[in-house]
Amino acid sequence: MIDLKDLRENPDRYRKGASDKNIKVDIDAILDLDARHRSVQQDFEKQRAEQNLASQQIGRLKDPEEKKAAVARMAVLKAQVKELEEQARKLNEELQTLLLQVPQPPDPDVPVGKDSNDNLVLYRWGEPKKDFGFKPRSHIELAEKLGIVNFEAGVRLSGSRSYVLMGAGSELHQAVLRLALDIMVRENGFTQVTVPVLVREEAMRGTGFFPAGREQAYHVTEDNLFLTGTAEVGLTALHMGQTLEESQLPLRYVAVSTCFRREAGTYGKDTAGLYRVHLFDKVEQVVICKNDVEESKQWHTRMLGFAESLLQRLKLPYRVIQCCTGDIGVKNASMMDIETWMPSRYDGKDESTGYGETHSASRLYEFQARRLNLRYKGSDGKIRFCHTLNNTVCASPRFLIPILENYQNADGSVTIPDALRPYMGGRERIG
RNA sequence: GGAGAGGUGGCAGAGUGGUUGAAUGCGCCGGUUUCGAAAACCGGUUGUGCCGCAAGGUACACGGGAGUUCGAAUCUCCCCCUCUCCGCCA
Repeated sequence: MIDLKDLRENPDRYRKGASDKNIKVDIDAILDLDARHRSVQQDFEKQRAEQNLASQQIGRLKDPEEKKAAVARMAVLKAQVKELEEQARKLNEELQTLLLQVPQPPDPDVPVGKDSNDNLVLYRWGEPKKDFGFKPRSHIELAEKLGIVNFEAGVRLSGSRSYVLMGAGSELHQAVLRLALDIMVRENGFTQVTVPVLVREEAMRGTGFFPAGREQAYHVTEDNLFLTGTAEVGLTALHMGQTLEESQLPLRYVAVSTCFRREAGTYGKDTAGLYRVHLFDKVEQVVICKNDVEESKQWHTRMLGFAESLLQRLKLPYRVIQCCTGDIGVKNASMMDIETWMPSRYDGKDESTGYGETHSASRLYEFQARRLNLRYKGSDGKIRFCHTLNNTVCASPRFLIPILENYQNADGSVTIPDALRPYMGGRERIG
């Protein structure tokens, strides 16, 4: 949700923001609707004030006849008020619906571009492994050979894009999630939270996943609840409707949760393997901080760094991408992705084909907080909306792809990265 | 799943149709007093939208929504939530 007042004062900012994001929104229609709404609202309030005054006077009348007459005189006014109120309500409803669709303008430092092809590589870490000295296998081949993923059983149980992690596969999955959590909690002072993954519509709308992405969520119609595609929902909406104290901020939360995604409209994309699946586990970090652009930017960088530290500890090559305006979605002011080296995706010519997205760091400023009515009382006594940010720490089993593929050996076995061994009983290799 | 009770300001807790956005107490802020503090006393203490340069005005909000009424915290209906008892259950 954007600030209507700001939209009134700087409509061009929102026109440009939407067009840069490649999203169609009729700003003029909103301005027009807003003007009409305010005009009707003023009429309504004037009449209602009159009505309120008259009602009070009636309350003081003692004589029954006088009272009866006064009540009779109210009939016309009452009808007018009702009519105006109804008009105002309708206009406001329309306005809110449109307002919900206005994207947050991208930050000035976000490059303008149409889609992910226009994203900018900011920097890279590690040397992408291209020459293994043998013909490297894909994670699918490795997983099947090692018996650590059973895709067939997954499909039998749950349909397409499903899998079952077996033995060391499941252990590795848990190990990397544990490492990710420990980095956040033990080293970076985040509070570990266990959040609901089944939430009300409010939480989905408040965090900005609805209405635009409604078709991506599983809907439990029996209870009218939704399965979340990320713990971002539970963590960010944790304090919705509340007014926090500035001294409580910044809140730093991390959660591991199962994530549910319908992946509607992706038929044929990444159909094989562990890359795009309906259900996975993810360690997610969320920061709720003061309404301060500079502080938000700092957190954004730091949160990116936390994720990088996991990759570095696992010695996995990656690159950091500044997403362009066309690729950051409705809610973000800025977004940076981390793409990790996945040898099986490399086409042998263009290095960039070998990187697959594993992390996505979002900076939202007030956008979610407005929808969530998430505020704080500043040390100056003023109440403001919080800023929110989030970033992946580790999403698995997608994250098993770079681990399996980068750490594979000629015989099809996989060496377990040092950093994960403590979480796997000291084991050094699979297979 | 069955039966019942209830949701009022930061908290506790009055209020069952008429100047009630809301008594009272606690808390909090400011002041008086004091060498200072405590106590006591006095004053203040919800949010949001709209209009206004401002002072201020106005509307709305007593879980949420709809309704009855000249007028609703108070009456009616729907929804949400909390609690108690019974049943079932990881």
